[in-house]
Amino acid sequence: MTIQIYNTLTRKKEPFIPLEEGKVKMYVCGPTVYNYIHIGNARPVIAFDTVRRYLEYRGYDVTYVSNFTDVDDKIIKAANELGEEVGELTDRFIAAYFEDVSALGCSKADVHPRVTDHIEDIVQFVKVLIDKGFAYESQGDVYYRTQKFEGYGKLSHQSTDELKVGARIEEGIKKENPLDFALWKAVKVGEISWESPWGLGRPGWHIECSVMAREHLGDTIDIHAGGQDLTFPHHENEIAQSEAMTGKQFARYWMHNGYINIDNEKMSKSLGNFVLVNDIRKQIDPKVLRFFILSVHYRHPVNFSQDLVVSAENGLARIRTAYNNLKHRLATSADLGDQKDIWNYKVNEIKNNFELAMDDDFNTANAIASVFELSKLANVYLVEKNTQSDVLKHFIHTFDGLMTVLGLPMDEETGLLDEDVETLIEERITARRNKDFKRSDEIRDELKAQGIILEDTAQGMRWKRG
RNA sequence: GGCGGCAUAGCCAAGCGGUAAGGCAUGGGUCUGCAACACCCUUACCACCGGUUCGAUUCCGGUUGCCGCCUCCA
Repeated sequence: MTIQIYNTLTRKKEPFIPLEEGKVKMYVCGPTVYNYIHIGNARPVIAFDTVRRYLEYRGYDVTYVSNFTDVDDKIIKAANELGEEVGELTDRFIAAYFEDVSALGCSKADVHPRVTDHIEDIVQFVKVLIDKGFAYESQGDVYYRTQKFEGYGKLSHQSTDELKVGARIEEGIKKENPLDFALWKAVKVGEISWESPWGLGRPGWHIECSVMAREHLGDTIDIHAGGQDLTFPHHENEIAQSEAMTGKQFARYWMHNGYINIDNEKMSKSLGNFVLVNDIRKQIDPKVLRFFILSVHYRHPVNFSQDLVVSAENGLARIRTAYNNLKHRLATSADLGDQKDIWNYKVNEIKNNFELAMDDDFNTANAIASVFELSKLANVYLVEKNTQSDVLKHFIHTFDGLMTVLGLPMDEETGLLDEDVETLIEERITARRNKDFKRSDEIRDELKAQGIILEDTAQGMRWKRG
């Protein structure tokens, strides 16, 4: 079955057919780097990292580009307030971004272009738009002439008349039409700026993505993604710019993720109700956060609260425990060569359901349900007295594959125990053998206080950190 | 005002024409020296009112409530 993607452009799920067979060009709008990212910013990074992983799992060669907006009003303001150079500030938060996002299990993009590295390309692009009549200079600014672009509004499904009602009117004097937006902004006193045919200035916000997407992926890209709030005006404007430039379709599939809410309200930097990834990941296992976010379909809102995260934590622990129990059992199992087909068949069936879920517009909620079913099946299998190494390995291999798609690779309980802990464990084993349960329980409690949980199983004792 | 989304068990969340996946939590049982892990059992008049249909949680119309975009924003 082909992958179905909900395309904002058509408001329908469509079969995913990349422009070039086997290859996917993907562009995801990245952050404006003037602060640490909050978990709302992290959602698209996680969601589309997962999309990318699944496409790769399905054999596609994905080229993934995600930009940094490293010059803009908010950055300039923040730099001024902190008495820092714009470049220093953005370097700092880009580094922080990579740390945060990698903790959340997101791979780096193939390219992370920065606006300030593309000023010359942007100037050239704007020049052409002016030449083509799609843009005009006005008092050192350059604006996009939205009236001239026939498809304006096609992504947000609004007619220009409807949009006009809500359009902001300040700066209206400089614009021919309130819907027009800035491609180039004339410098204000003390601001960072670059030379251009229209004098000193800097790029507008929307132009960067058109330019960098084209620069790194070409005229037409397969998937363009970002948060729901970017649909209008940002993505709408990108389409206007790029398609006016090339005369070709800019992006074939537009994907937009839903928000993360706090108390049922959008989390945003401007509302001030945000939770920084940098803070929260020190309190909560970042993988739990990822798991939590993926437990809801990417287009639906996620409500964030401590209770819900705890519930996600318990859920993920169930999966991890099942996996670790499989590994533990492997040590005492051999290949018996019988009955394995039934179990392998069931495992494959679950894997298949996982793929069907992901095929259906990356339904990670259902995909995770499949992983829970796999955990259940594994646990049921582990109840059997005689387990076979082949079956266990098939379970483990399947877990590894599916969890890698979700960006939640299973890590084993590794690391060695301290010598004195080892000694205590030895002592406990002897105590239990002698039915000295008092001493045995003492040791178990003592180690538990140190964060080491001992479990006695039919296949011997095992420990885990908890 | 325009465009759009959502309303499913105590909580979270899939499903979207054939009387409801999964998870968390709760209660009861089994396993265990006791635990832990695990297993079994247990819980839904799918917001409301109409309509279409043999049949609707699922489609259509309406009502109510919540949320978002239209302004920087993931």
